Amino acid sequence: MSPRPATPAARDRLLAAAGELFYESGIAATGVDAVLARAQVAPATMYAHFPGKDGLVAAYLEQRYDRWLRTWDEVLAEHTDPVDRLLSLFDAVDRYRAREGNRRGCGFLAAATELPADHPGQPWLQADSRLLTDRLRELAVAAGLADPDEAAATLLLCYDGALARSAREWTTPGLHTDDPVRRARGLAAAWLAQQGHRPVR
Amino acid sequence: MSPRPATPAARDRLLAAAGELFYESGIAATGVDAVLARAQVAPATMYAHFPGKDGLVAAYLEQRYDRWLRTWDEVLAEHTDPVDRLLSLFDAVDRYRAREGNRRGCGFLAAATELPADHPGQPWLQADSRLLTDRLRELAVAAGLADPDEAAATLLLCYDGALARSAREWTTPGLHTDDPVRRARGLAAAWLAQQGHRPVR
DNA sequence: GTCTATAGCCGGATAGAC
DNA sequence: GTCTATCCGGCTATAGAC
Repeated sequence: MSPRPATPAARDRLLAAAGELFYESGIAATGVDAVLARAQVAPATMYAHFPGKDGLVAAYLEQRYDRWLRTWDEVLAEHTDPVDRLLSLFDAVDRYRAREGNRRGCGFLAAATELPADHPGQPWLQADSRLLTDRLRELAVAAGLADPDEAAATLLLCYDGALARSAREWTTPGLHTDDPVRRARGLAAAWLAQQGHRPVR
Repeated sequence: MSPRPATPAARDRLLAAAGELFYESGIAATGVDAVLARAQVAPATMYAHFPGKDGLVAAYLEQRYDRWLRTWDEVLAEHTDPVDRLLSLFDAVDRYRAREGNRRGCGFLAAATELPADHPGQPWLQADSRLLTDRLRELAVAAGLADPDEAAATLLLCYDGALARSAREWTTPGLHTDDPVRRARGLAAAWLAQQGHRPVR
C-alpha cells in the first residue's frame, strides 16, 4: 500500500521525524518545516516521497497502526486463558507505550479529533476502530461470553476511557495520581467477573 | 474575569460564532477569518474585544465551562438519592448535548488534545478536570462509599470513555450502534452496585 | 466601537540545477 | 534522488478614518 523508493533513507528519516513531532506537538500544529528540519531532509525530497503533508500524515498513521497491531499480536500470543486474552488489550497498551513512549496519550484518538472527515489518513483510524471492535468480539466469543457485542463495547469503553484520561492528564501532572490503563484493566476485569463468565471447555 | 464592554453585541456574536466553529471544525483548523465572517464582525472589532486568537479561544472555553457547570448543577438539583447524584454526571452530559449539540464529542477533550501546555485557555481545562474530580469525590463521600477517591477515579474513567468513544465515532456513523454515554452510565452503576454501597443515614 | 484596507509572516508547495 | 532558492496563499494582526 506504500511504494518503496530505491533509496529509502530520507523517507525513513521523514517518517521517524513525523512520528515524533505529529504525536508530541499535534498534527495541525506541526509544520512541514519542523519535520524537514528534524529529519535533515530538503523540502523537495519530501515531496518526491509523499504527495504532500496530508500524505505524510497518512503514512504516519499507517506506521503507527502497524506497530500497534504487531504489539497487540505479540502480547496476545503470550496468553491462552480466554479472559487473559480479552484483557491483553490493556497489557498491549502498556507494552506499546514502554516502547514508543507516552508523552501525549493515544495518537489515534488525537488524530480522530484533529483530522477532517475527508482526510486521507482517516482509513487508518477506521482500521484501528475496526480492529478493536472485531478482535474484542472474537475474543469474547472465544471466552464464551453470553453477549459478545456487549462485552466488546464495554471493554472498548474502558479502553477509550484510559486513553482519554491519559490525554487530559498530560498537561496537569499534579492530578495524575494513578495509572488510567491499570484502572481500566481492573474495571474491565471486574465487569467480566460480574458477567457470570463461563469458560469454554 | 472578563470585562464587559459597553456594546456587547459584537462580542456576543463573536463568542457565538467561535463556539460553533472551534467546536465543529477544531481550534487550530479554524481561522480568525471564518469566525469574523460568521459573526459579521470586522477584524479590528475583534481585536478591540480580545487580545488575539488565543484570547478568543480562552473565552470560548470559559463560556463552555460556564454552561457545562450550570447544566450539571441543574441536573444535580433534581436528585436526592446519593447514587442518583453520583450518576447525574452522565445525565448532565445528555442534557448538555441536547441543548448545545454534539457533532464532535467533548469540546474540552478536543481542546486538551489541540492546545499547547502554555495556552491561555488551559486554566479552563484544568477547572473542568478539577470540577469533575472534586465534585465526584464529594458525591462519593455523601454516598458513603468506602474509598471516595477510588470511586471518583472510576466514574471519571467511565465518563471519559464515553466522551472518547463519541469522538471516535463522529466520522464513522456506520459502527455507531449504541450510545456511549448510556453504556458508561450502566457500567458505572454496575461498578457502584458491586462496591457493596452502604447508603448514608 | 466599528469600519476598510493593508501590512507582515508563516507554512505548504514548486523550479531548476546537480 | 537530493539539493538551494523561491513562490504563493492564507492567516494573524494593525493603521487610520469615521
